Amino acid sequence: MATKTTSVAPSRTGGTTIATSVYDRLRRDIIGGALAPGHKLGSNMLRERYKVGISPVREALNRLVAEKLVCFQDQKGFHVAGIGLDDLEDLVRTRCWIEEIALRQSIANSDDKWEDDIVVAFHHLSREPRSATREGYAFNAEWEERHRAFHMAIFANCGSPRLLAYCDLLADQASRYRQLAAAISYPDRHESTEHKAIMDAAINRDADGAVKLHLAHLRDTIAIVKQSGMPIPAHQVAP
Amino acid sequence: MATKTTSVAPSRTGGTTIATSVYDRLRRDIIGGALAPGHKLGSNMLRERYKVGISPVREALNRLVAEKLVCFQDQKGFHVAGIGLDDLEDLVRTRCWIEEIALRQSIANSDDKWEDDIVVAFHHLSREPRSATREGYAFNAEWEERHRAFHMAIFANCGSPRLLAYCDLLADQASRYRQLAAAISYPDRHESTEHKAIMDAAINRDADGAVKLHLAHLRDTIAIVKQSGMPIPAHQVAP
DNA sequence: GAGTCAACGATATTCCAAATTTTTTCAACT
DNA sequence: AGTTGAAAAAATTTGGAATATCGTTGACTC
Repeated sequence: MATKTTSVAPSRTGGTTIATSVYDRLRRDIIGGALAPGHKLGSNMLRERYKVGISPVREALNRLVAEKLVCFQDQKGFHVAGIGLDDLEDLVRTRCWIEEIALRQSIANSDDKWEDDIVVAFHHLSREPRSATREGYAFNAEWEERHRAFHMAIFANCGSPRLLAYCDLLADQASRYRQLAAAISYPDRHESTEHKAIMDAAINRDADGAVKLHLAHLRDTIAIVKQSGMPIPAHQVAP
Repeated sequence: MATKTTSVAPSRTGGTTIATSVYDRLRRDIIGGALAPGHKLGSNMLRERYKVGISPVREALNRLVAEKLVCFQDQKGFHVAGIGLDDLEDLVRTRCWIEEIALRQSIANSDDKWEDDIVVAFHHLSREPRSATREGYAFNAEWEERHRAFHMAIFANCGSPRLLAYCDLLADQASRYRQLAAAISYPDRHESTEHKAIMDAAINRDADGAVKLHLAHLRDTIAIVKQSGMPIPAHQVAP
């Protein structure tokens, strides 16, 4: 089982707790879309759904609040974080700012190991199908993981643990929107081509070129969602 | 009572829960230094300290993990996040990157209300003493709050809720180090002069000047700590 | 004497039920 | 008909007891 082992998720050094298990499942259900944006996350409902007590459920929910996948209000409980066009725009805008820095720093600090890691990550990604099913698009957790790993490999040499962790956090938030975009554009968008171009530019130490390609890559998601007739509301936070 | 009402802290629309109250007190104790970096945060110890049950304590701890003020490991429990020179350097470096963007964007979007808010925030800050006591330096929570509010007022017009929230988060993390620096440099450092210069540059739409002054302001903390003979370890994460 | 393993103590985790708060229902009233 | 208010219902929050896990100590074996 390929558990998440990035800086954002808690480390799994030793034994697994129920809270961590619930956290993983809940996280996948939210990102995969099984639990819709804005959906109420009542204690009893989750206790029933995952067959556990209230304590680990709250524990998991609190961790997800940190990742902005769940929102919380005192005495009102938890909801799946809403999505909205304005939020997507803010997310992409922020990613453009942050990831340009990470990318330029990483290229500036480039070395052989970094280069090798990128190539390996790209290879891993290219071996995994975009969709979990043959026909139409279906969420593929493994592809998502490898996709994130690929982009993170490029940023890995930026030299700042904090900046890297923030890139990771933003990528997590983006994954829900990427779901929507994938469902719309599948199988017309050839992401592998885009990834290869970004990789090549980075490896050639062409910072300006890599940044240009990467930002275009980020902005594509928003363009796809916008052109598709907008299946998401303009604004939604707490229903 | 001046509770925190920024985007990072949970909103207090209605009633206050014990968990929120513990969160506030624990937070203050960590930032103020009453609970030292690396200190173990055992359930029983906290239950006794704040005279509450285990549930709200865990709730509060989980929220603080999100702010990186507390660290957690499965089956190992919670600790106050460690501090270290390398972490401080990463923090300042990241703040320089992020806050330069926020500052430039905010100036680019400047309007009259923004300008007014900055002037008011500066005035509020200048009316609060740096130290809680007459003699020597002592943590003054109210000054910390107004100081943060002042800098945030400058960033407020950056147009990105996410970027703003991240600035806030980084400022929180920095407050512990600022404690150390203040204890060392008090009363020789005249922060009010630095703040006024930043404010004036921002209000005059002098982006380059404001950035230069602001980054110098950020880097001063690290310089003070470094020159002082380093009362903090080079590296510390999980004791 | 060094290493292994079992029992023990301490701590973290989990469940559950009581207490508190919010939301809903519904009837009386303007 | 719409509004107000109280009572009922549902949900969240909390405390404490039960359970599981980790680290340590000390005896035992090689």
